[in-house]
Amino acid sequence: MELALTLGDASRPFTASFLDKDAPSRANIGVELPVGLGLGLAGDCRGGDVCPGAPPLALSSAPLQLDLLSFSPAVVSNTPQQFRSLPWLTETRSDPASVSARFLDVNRLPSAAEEVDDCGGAQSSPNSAVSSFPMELGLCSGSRTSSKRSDAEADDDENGMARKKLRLSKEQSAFLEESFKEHNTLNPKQKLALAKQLNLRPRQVEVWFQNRRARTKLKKTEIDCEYLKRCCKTLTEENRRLQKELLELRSLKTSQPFYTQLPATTLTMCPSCERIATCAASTAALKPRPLPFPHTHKDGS
DNA sequence: AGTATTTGATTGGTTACATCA
DNA sequence: GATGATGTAACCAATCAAATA
Repeated sequence: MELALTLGDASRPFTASFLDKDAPSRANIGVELPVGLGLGLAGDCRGGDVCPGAPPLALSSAPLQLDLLSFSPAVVSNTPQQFRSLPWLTETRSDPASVSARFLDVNRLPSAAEEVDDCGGAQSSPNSAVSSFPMELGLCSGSRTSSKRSDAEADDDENGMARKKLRLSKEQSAFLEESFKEHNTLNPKQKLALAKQLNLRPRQVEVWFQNRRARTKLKKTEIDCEYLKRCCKTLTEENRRLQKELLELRSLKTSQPFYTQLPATTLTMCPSCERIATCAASTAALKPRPLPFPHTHKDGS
C-alpha cells in the first residue's frame, strides 16, 4: 500500500484564475488553487475519513477561492460610470476632461497638452498640495535608455525637491483595480489611456501594475505555502496512522501463527478498485494459486 | 510617540525584439 | 541571407521610504 500525493492536475494549470486573460470578468479577484491531494487509499480524501481535517482543507480538486480585492463593492458602485468603463473596452467613454476634473490628481495639475508619454507629458508644475516628483526634472523613466534612468531622476533631492510620495485616491485605485481585473498587464495604448483617464503619468500606471502583479504573486505564494503546509500536516498524520496500523497488523500476524502459514501473496489489493482480494488460503499452499486480478468490475473495467 | 503595514517609487538585472554593419 | 553587436522597451525581484493604521 502506498500513498500517492498529487499536487495539481496536469490537465489544469496551476495558475491564478485571474491571470487567465480569457477568463470571464469576475466580481472579485480570486485565486484558484487546483492542488488536488489525492491519497491512493481505499476511501480517499473525498470520503473524508482518511484525511482528518480534510473538509476545511478541501483536498479534492475543488478550487480554493480567495478574495484578494481590497475594495468593496460599495466603492465600485460609487465609482463613476465613466471610470468603470475601461478605455480599451469602449470607445464611447465620457470626456476625459470631466474625469480629470473630478479626479484631480494629487500628483500634479495637468495641462491639456500633456499626455503622450512619460517624457512628453507630465511637464506641468507640481503645484498640488501633495506634490510628487518635480516634473521639471524631465522624468523619463518610461523610456529608459541603456543607462536605465536619467541622472535627473536620481538626484531630485539634490535640487531641494525632497520627494513626496503621492497616494492615489480611492477612485483611482478602484479604477486601476478594475483595469487589473481585465488585464493584469497593459500594452502601451492601454497604459496611455488609463493614465489619461486617471490623470496620472503613464509611468505611474505602469508602476502601479508592476507593484500589483508583484504583490498578487506574493500573496498567492503565501497562500500556496500555507496550503501545502496543511497538506503536509495531513499527510504526516495519515502516515503516522498507517504506520500504526501496520504495526498492529504485524503484531496480529505474530500472535496468530495460523496466518503465518499463508502465502505472502494471499492478501492482494486490486489496483483498480483497491479492494482486498483473498485466495483460498487453505488450498493455496497446495495448488497453483489463481490470479486474483484482473477481475471484472461492474463498470466493465 | 512608536510600531507595523501598506503602497508608490527606484534600482539593477533579464529577456525579447528591432536595427545595423 | 546569416550573424553578432547594440539600443530599446517591458518585465521582474528586491528594496526603499512616505503615508497610513
